[in-house]
Amino acid sequence: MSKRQDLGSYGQFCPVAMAAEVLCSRWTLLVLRELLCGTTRFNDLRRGVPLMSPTLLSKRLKELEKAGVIAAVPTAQPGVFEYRLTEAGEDLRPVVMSFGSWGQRWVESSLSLRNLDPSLLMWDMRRRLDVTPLPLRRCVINFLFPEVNSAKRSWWLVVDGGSVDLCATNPGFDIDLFVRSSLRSMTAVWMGVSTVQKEIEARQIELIGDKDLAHSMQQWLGLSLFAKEKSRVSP
Amino acid sequence: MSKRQDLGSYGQFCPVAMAAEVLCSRWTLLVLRELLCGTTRFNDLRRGVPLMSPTLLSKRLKELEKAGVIAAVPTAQPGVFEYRLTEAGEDLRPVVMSFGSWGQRWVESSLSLRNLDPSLLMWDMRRRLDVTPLPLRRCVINFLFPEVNSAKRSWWLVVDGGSVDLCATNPGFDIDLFVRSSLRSMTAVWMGVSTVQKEIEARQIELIGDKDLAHSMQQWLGLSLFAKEKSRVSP
DNA sequence: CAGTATCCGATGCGATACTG
DNA sequence: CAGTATCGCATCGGATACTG
Repeated sequence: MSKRQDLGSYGQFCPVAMAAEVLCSRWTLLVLRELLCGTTRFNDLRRGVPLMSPTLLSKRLKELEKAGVIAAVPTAQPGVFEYRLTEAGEDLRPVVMSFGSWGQRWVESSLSLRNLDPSLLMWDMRRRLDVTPLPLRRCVINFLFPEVNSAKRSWWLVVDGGSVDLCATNPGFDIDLFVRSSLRSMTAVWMGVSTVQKEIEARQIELIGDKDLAHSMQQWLGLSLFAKEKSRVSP
Repeated sequence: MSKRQDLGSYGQFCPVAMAAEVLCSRWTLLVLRELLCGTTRFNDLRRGVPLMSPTLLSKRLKELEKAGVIAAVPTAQPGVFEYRLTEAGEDLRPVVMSFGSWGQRWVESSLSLRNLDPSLLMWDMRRRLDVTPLPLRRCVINFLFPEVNSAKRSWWLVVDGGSVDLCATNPGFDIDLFVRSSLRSMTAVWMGVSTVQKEIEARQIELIGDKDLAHSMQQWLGLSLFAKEKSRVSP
């Protein structure tokens, strides 16, 4: 009805309805999650929502811009933008967090763990990795998921001077720590439904290399934002 | 992919994604808003989402049941149910509240006020009316929206012994207070973006009848759950 | 009243290819 | 790399009618 993306198809003045018009379309909340994590570039956003088509992402970004949630700021290259949250967008953090907290509390982890994806996991881990327990020198950690097909089987996290890089091809540095794990176990640890220790004991994770790095893994592995939220699903 | 309503179409283990699968379909959040306000019966739910088809409401209720958010408990009449939130459903309150709070803060009220609906407004007012400032005897308040077509122009709130009834046809009681208002002004007051006093001064609301009732209107009118949230939209 | 069945149309969205 | 253009299906959801 209204010009701005039909901000009235529910026909209700209730602010819940108005917010739902903006936020409750497919993929939108996940794009916002990525933006709230600090991602600003189109193809970086895509890494966070790999199953979303670029066409649809482009469309959603325009919608969010129209809704006043993000601003597309031009870069040096013409036609290329950085997508930044406006104040209204930044204020969506509690909304997205409430979704995640609820999901962590009430969706069975066995269901979540059906959606394994090494790229997503590594991309998340890169973002949340905590460098404080790590030595100041460059550290290279290699993750190997034996059951995954070759292209996504092996990953390298290169931590250097506080910055973290993720590589899907061998960067050639010496490896400080080898992590060999089932994808499911590593994801479970990341989500906070298991721990490094437990998975090592269950022989699902194997660490080879620097002892200190190995012992502090539960620390430097930052874990998901929602890892501390306890499941409330009755078993 | 999974049997339970394809709880994996985003292909992500992230709890935000899992929650979005359950919650981010059309009308779902508004149905939940109604349930959280205490509504349990099919046709009462419909009053809260009048533009939603009964077929779709039925479908959504089944989905929510499958997701473990509500339970359909049989009533005395066979085939008739009460829809009650489970613990997981009750725990969605912060999610819905965060939507409403954000909407109230960031959606221009001029946009919300394009979606005027006297039935929705009165249905909401009935629910939130605060009986404590009212006398113990029966009180009948008549609302008149002159510009609205006849069927939805006149409404009666009958407050008696702590219970509030809403009638769209004259119940026949003596009227204690007549409220004559533009629908827009009454809605604006309800939403907290104006006040009874202001609208009276602007000659948009006119009160005739019991002086005490008239003076305490801003009190007994409960206002929307989000009325206290201040708009942050730059003017 | 409390829903269900059926139909059908719009459009949301996915797939693919293409451009600067 | 950073998106846009086009196509076409599938499904979502709206309208209407119907049942116990």
